[in-house]
Amino acid sequence: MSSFKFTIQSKLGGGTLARAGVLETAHGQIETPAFVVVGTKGTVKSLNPEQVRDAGTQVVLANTYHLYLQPGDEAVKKMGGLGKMMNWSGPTMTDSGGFQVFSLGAAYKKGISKVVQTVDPSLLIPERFDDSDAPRLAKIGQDGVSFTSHLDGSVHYITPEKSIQIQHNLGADIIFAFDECTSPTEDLKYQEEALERTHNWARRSLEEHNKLNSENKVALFGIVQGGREERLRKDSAKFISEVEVDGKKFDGFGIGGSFAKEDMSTAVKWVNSILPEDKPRHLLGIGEPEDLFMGIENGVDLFDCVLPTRLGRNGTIYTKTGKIHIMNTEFRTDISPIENDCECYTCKNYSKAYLSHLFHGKEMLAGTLASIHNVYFLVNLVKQIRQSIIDGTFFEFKKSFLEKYLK
RNA sequence: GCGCCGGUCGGAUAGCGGCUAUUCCAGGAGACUGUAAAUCUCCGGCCUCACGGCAUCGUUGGUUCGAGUCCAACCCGGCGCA
Repeated sequence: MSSFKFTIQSKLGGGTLARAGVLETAHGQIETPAFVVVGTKGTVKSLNPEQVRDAGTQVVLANTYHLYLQPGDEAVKKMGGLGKMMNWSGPTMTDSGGFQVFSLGAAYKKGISKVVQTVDPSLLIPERFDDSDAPRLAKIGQDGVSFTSHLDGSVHYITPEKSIQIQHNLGADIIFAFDECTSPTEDLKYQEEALERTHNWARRSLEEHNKLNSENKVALFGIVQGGREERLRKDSAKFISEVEVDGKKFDGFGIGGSFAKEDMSTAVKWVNSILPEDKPRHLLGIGEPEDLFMGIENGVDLFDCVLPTRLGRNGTIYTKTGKIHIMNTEFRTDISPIENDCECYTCKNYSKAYLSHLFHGKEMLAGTLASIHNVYFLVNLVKQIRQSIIDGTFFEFKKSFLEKYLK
């Protein structure tokens, strides 16, 4: 019997796709919608597991590519698997390495990221032309992707089968199919080719997963791609929903891709109106508070994002009235906490002036305290949104929050 | 008092007589969305600082087409000798 189960508790209705539910895994429940905290290399940067848990985190996502390179998936397995290794007793997920196809490939050293401001037409064509001399650490082949390790220059060929094998060794509760996250600067023809590849890889991922999942403890999510094109997104949602190997389908879904900000909500809407309602949907790599409201309203159950920890380490801190740069002059003498009514460890114990001092002094604790607050802020925001779905107050909450936050 | 060495941005530095005086740190601002990120980018003399223009290398002179760079005197600092 599978240890994975998704139950919808409450739907918002009113023309939205929003719902609140519970996801059961071998390592405990996740109340959804939920914000998944990213711990790429088997650690949430600058935080220990107690700090991660105390910030309200329910589930941690690590990365297949990084752990495969170092310390190696066999080593992780020997240490008892991802959760045991990092002393995190709750649910875990691993990303397939598909994002690194993008971040170390088409996006490498090009200033293109997960969410881009707009799709600049001048960027659209040349990208595919200078393929030969464009530096990239990931190159897409017929069967999979060859990666040049940023650590030692060694070359590794990752296929869908390999990604799934690695992920089974890592031992997370929820794993993802190997996909190609495309750049929004690619043209339609390329998006079509890439999507065909992603679908092919999805089927192979599912097939390999079935072989390795005899105990039925691990859930596999398929990933929908398709760029900004409605037809491709819908085709992808349909394919990933229906693809079946040996009578088995995906347990849930990821929605992937690098987005122009304005394209994100349409893509999510197209996809989630097609994906089966009774399985969880994960919007990969998102996001900012306004994106969380958007996603949840459009039927997303899970989000993961590096922002709370990356911004925290870099001195940017979330507040209900927008983000602040804690190193700015004005905070050097501000002895109030980041937020007076925040229940996080950082706000209950420290002032902005102290945080500012820690950052200026390059003290390690700076990134830790800022990350604690940022993680708490986003995890707690999603919890509040979840409650507002149950209470039927989603729109009031969204309006009051975003009015202050976006100013 | 004599001799030697040295004075370049807030600090530390680079700078064959020739182009926009270098780099690091500090300071200021910004960026970051399935993490090659405790990282990266930009700004830091003046003039309506965008364009363009004018300054500036302890001070004052000098040599030179041209001086941060060479010369002299002076001022300051360090070391040595009295």
